[in-house]
Amino acid sequence: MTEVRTRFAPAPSGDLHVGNVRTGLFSWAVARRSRGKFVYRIEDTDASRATDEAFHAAVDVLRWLGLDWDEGPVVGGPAAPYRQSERFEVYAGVVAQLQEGGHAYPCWCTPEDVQRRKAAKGDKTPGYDGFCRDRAEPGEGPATMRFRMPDGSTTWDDLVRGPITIEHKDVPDFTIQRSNGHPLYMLAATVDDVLMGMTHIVRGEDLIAATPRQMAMYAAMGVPREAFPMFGHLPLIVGEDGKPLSKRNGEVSIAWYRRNGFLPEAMLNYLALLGWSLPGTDREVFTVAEMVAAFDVTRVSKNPARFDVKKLEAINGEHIRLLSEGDLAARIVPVLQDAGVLPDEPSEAQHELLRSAIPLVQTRLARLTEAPDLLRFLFAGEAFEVDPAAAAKTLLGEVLGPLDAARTALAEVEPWATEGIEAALRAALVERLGLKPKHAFGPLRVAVTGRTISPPLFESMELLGRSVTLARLDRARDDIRGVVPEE
RNA sequence: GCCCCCAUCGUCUAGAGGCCUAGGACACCGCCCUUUCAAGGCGGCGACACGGGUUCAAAUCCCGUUGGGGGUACCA
Repeated sequence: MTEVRTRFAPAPSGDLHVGNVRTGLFSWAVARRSRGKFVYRIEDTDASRATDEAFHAAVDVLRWLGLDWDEGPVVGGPAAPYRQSERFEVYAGVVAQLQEGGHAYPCWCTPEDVQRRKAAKGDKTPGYDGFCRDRAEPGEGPATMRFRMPDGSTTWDDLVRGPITIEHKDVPDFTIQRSNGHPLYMLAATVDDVLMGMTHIVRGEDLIAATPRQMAMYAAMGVPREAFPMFGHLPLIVGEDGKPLSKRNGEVSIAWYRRNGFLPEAMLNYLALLGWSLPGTDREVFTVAEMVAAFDVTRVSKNPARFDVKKLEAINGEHIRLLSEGDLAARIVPVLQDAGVLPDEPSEAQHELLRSAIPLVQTRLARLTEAPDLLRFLFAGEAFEVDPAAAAKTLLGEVLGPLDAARTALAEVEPWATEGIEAALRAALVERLGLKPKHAFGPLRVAVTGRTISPPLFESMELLGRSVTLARLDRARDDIRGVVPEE
């Protein structure tokens, strides 16, 4: 049994998007499942679209996700280089061989020439008309190179779709090299898949039509049929409106999800769910290791999958709850720093405080970026401010009494801990003043945390400490007096 | 136009001829828990696109229709 080798070969233009990465994940899982090799290749033959920033951003995103490659940029490998822009001589060599073997021919037609000829004949079919196919005299100027598509048909057993047959009469001769000598996708990808020993090609269904061309090229390059790679064409990912996912109908950039509080394990989990599910169970939340252990590309759904951010958020929340407290704290630190809640170098006390607060927020987060609003009050210190809207709603004259009662009760609590705080406040406000818990604690929550929505009140007070808690109650009282003149 | 692919709740899916009165999850709606918000628990709503076959039996197999999608570049 030969070693399984798969690849991920995106074009480095713009951010890596959801569709790319789902394809990469499935391809990676095929390799990892069978302890094979995963190759990362950069398809940057179109210099006008490839950028260096995009390349580095893609490397960064793949690392964040943990989709590691055995061969490719940065790590190198036996088939290096792995950037197609650095392999142009290789492709040129293959083109020369192809031409020598009669599988490719120079073509001087421009797309406009072809169109004009076809229009003149009333031919509405697309594609090349074969004008230069058997041309004896060379034309003027630089020529492109075209692949001579043989007669017949191509059939393959697609890993996800089963048998597919395409008649070659529907596949016109296609360009493999530009007139400036640069290779085109069809050539570069095919040559590299051969040279890099790919055994399984997992890609989007938009490439189904490319398969007969690539297989014809394999044959022309002398690869025996039994050595052709297996092909698996994944369904597309579509947006809210059922149209192909793009910036218009959803957020497509993986980097965006990273910046907006999504966990890499949740991204991978959700992306896996788009067309695949753990066999033999209803469980939808799983680790990437579990996915790899069970992954079988032939079980992938054939239907296009709609990208649903709501579901992604739900999965993200599940993974946040699965994290250890220490792990969650570590991941929240940079988010709090970005939000200005924590300084660049938090003190030991701040780290300690954050760790203690984790249990209070772990079930309340769907995205890490929700943490700052929930935790700001703990780290605000002198800069603490009450949300004006919350104050206007709850900190009214009628709560002056309860605020004072709470202050008096809290001053006596010993030790300063959740249970004692709760008991004292219930006794003072609910029992003695007859307030409903909701009305008793609402104003305290706003006074102490600054918001109407917060982590549990008594625990929050404990973390804040007695003096800060009392100071905030005093401050709320003063603020109310400021706007409610005394009689 | 031509070629190819696809078709189960609003969405993602389970389903490999009888286990299906079609299961789960997200979303939505109730109720419970409850100091807010979550989390959690319980319940509800909700689908085999349509028409023909094949078979004792079809969501599952075949054909057609309809509806989606993809391809048809000197992009990838």
